[in-house]
Amino acid sequence: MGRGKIEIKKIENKTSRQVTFSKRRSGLIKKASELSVLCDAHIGLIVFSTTGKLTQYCSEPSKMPQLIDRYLTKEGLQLPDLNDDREELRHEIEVLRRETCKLELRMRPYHGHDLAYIPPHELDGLEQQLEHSILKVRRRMLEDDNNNMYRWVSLHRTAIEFQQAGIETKSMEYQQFLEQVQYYNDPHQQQPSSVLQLTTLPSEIDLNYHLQVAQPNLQNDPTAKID
Amino acid sequence: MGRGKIEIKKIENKTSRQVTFSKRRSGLIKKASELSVLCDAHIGLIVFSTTGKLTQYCSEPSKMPQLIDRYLTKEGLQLPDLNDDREELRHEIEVLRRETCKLELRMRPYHGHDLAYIPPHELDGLEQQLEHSILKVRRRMLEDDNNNMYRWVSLHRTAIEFQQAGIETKSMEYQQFLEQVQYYNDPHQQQPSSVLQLTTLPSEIDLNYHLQVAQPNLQNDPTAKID
DNA sequence: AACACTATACTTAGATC
DNA sequence: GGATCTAAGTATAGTGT
Repeated sequence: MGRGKIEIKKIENKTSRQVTFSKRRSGLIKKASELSVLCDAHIGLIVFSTTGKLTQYCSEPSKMPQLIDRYLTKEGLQLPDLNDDREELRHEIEVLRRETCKLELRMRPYHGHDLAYIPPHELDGLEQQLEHSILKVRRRMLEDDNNNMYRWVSLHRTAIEFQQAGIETKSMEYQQFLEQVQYYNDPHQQQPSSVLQLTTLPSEIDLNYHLQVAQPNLQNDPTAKID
Repeated sequence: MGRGKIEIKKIENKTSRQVTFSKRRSGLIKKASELSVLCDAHIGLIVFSTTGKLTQYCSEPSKMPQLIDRYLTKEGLQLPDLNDDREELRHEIEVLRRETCKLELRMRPYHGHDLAYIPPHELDGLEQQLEHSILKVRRRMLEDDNNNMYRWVSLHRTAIEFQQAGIETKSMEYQQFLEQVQYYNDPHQQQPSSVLQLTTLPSEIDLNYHLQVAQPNLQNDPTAKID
């Protein structure tokens, strides 16, 4: 197909190669175009030269992306993955949004909001839940106080022993401690109007109880510091 | 290029077209292949027949996707949009997850969980919050009872008037109503062990109070039905 | 480097199996 | 539908400008 037969292998002469590339490339595009017209085919042709220059042909001008899309879809390499993934992500966002919203709504009764929208038969449960929680909170407060006193006593055991032996001390902390103990033992505080409504207040500091119940807290509670 | 010259336009004869398609398609691929070898070019060829059948050729076998990727990138049509979008979606999910998690954690103290991890100085606030909520719940319960009684009274006003005039009635509902009223007035119930711990219980049904306080509820509360 | 020429190699339309 | 044949038509290697 020319003055002489040529072997099909890379043309080493650079200019010759460039010329052949140019000629055969147009030939190729012409053939592609003829095929698409004669046989009503959809054809896409992408050619990168050695130097990286791009030449493209598409039987339907400027619809190469659509052709590629069709190709990728047919080959199962496609965006359906991407698209599906995005749909899943969107769905997950939808679910999370609803969950967040529901959580916020569920929180409101505990702040005393929206009670009008709670069906009457659920009020009993809510009340009991709140009562249970408040008892737990008070128990925790008691444990905290207990811890604090334990720590104070540990630190000031000597001072207390002096005190028990009739020796006066002026420590401010010790005065505060005495007031605390007094507070817990005050009979007028038995039906408190505000803070501690506990009926099981220890009338004196029981170190055994403390060691069994409150001490483990010291290890677990990250907010508890030993000064 | 054959026994006779042909015009380049769609071949109407179906079999003839199919034959020509097959022949020219292999010719096209051969030419593409020769071009890629002779000139060291990267070539991709996509052919869809009229019937939708796909034939592809790529100078580097089974690297068509990479070639397409290179093409799309060079043309600036590429996926970065898609990828970016997905990253945003993922980020949104991350944020929502954290929010949900935080909400769940904030809910726990109200259920009496995780109290050990609440700093002691926040316990007072939590306790007051819970007390406030419980008071609101109880007020709501009272309003419900009040509503119910009001509705009952409205329905049975005639029966009550008969009753007040000394006329006997056997209505079951009326008996139940009497029991309810008795419950609220029973002095032994002043310090109830379970449900209603209110100190402001009305000793008799006050329709004025009802109309001012509880009645608005009837309009707002979707769960309140007037039979 | 881009075009023109042309001998010759290659492709293929149509026919036949 | 595919394989083979072959005349006719086309593409292009090498050359020249």
